[in-house]
Amino acid sequence: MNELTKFYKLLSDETRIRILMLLKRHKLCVCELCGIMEETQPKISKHLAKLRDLEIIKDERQEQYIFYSLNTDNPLYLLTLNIIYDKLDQFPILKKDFERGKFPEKFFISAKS
Amino acid sequence: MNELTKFYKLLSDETRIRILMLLKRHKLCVCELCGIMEETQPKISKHLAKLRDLEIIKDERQEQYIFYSLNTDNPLYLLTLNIIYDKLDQFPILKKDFERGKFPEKFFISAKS
DNA sequence: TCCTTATATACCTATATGCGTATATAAGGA
DNA sequence: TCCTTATATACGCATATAGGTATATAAGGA
Repeated sequence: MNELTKFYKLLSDETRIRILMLLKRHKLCVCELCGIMEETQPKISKHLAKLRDLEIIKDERQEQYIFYSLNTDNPLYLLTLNIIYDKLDQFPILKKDFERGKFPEKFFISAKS
Repeated sequence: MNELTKFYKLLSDETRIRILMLLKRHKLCVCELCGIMEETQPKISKHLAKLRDLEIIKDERQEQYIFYSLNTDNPLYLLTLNIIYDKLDQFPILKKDFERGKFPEKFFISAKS
């Protein structure tokens, strides 16, 4: 399977779309994503790994936290994500994600301690 | 699953990409596609069904033949297929498909009888 | 009507994929 | 060093998916 079909395969899952759309607005760490999306940590981690492996996103460790952001090096990926962003009405749950993601630091665990 | 993720799911298979790219150039019937692609009839039929069900392609019966063509009503589908068309180097097998598809009627069974 | 041809689809199998539970790994701090 | 925390990953399971063989269905013709 080549890169393009792999890319579309990754886009065929709603959870990953949600992740990508949230990362399009903010760089976020795993715990923030889990909090915003109300999903389990292993689930989010596994999806992030797939996205990172194809270099759609990139990671950056800061202490014990790993922040993820969109990789802006691939024009095709960016274009396609923009296309999806224009079709957000197809993902009602993303409305809630964005609301909860307005202040992502609320879900930043260390911020609570 | 919504339409967009369904669409990407369909694009994550090489056989279906090949079909779509061939249909981008010519309206073709099943036997022509099978001949051009050197694939089995049930395989091609099943892929065509999936594409038709999501209205990415449309069918048109002419006697005992069913011709398939791209559905041009959805701008997003068209745009995406154009994007793929610009990345054909990722699908070496398509080079052969296009060669064999230059004269699709060669694989039109009735033309041989 | 029956036979032939084009195509769709049923049925089955092997493989892929999403997700949960549990645990391993990496980093920080006492 | 040991404990805690953040995150990755192993393992297992249920479901989805691609593709092959066989057959059903639709259309044409004698």
